[in-house]
Amino acid sequence: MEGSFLPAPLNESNEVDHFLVEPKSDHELGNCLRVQDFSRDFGYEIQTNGDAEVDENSFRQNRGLQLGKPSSESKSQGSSRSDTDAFEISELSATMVMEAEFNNTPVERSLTRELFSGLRTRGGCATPFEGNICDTILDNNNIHKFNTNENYLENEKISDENVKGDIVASKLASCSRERRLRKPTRRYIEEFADSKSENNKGRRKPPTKDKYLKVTSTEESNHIRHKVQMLTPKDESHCGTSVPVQSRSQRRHPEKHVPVSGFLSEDEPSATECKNVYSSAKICKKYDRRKHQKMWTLTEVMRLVDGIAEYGTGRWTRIKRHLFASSPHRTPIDLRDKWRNLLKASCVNIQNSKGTECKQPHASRPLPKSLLQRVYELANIYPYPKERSPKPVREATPPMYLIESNSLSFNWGRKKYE
DNA sequence: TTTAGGG
DNA sequence: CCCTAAA
Repeated sequence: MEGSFLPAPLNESNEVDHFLVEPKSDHELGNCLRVQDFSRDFGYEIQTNGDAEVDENSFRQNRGLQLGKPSSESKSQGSSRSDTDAFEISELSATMVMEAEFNNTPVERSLTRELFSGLRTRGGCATPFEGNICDTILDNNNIHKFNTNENYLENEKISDENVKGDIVASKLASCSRERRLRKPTRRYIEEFADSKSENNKGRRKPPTKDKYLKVTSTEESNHIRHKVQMLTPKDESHCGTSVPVQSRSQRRHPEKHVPVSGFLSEDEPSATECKNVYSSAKICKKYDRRKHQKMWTLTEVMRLVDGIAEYGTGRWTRIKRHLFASSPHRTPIDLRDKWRNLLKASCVNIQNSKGTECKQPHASRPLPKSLLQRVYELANIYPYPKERSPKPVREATPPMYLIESNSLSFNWGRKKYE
């Protein structure tokens, strides 16, 4: 049988042929051949060793003796099988059997070569497309022919013309329309979804929540805002295939790297740095802000406080436009959240300064007292949540550092924060 | 579209 | 930082 092989037209054919001619190791056999695939689905009897992998010697014998000669006896001797198992055959074993079958005649050999070259040109060895092709070929009115009886050879010759056309045509055309017999792998699903979402990205309206990360440049009061567009789980859910959307609980708690000490030393990332970060973030579409959280620098906090002092609370977009135009990673919601945290921190400090022991809740990131004082004053001026009372009521007694630091005047100079 | 509020 | 409802 080995003598009937035609020399491979291409060097790369050896990759496939070596499986067919000389199995080199048990490992390869174990990877590409399962006994069940053979004996169940094609009626070939292949002896097995204990762990149900193909014994090499017996495989050689059986291949020489019995391949291409399916018999009902051997089938009956085979292990118990169910018909549904026929669709779980692995790609390589399927193609291997097919090549063994089709190598009976020169026409079939060339046909098989063609089929294999077609498969190879699709790239990777184990892509789902190959699986579809093999399944399709086997699933069409061809599979019965491998599986039956003495009429095998006659049927083979009779239907040879049709089969030849069917295989060549169906191997390329029908992989998309045939019913999917094997459950696609998770990775395939994700990659497919990614590519598809990439195709749809230009057509779909980006979600509003990430608009400040979009990379389009819009002019606005002489500022250029750099935005990065990201895909969201919502986007992926529209992709047609059943893409497993990462649940919120999974995204909820990414491992965040807690800074060891204080605010970041470098206050503002340069504009180019931001651009690089977020253009790369655009490239990798699953950019998760939670995994790349940006610590608030002291200057950012000061700027936020300045903005609130100027525009008041609840004008987050305005503050963002005017004071955070150069930091695209801060959305108005971020500003608001930060302000909420600042309020909390100032309240905590107030409570602590009332008590005997003044222990810093966030010792790693101590806020300057002057800053907390300003937050406190702003909280009184612009109570949050909104409801801007015309006359701020001061119900809480100011903490000690507020009392001794006298002036509640509004001319907070930046030098106060040093 | 922006903000508030809760998680 | 995210999500959602409401303005």
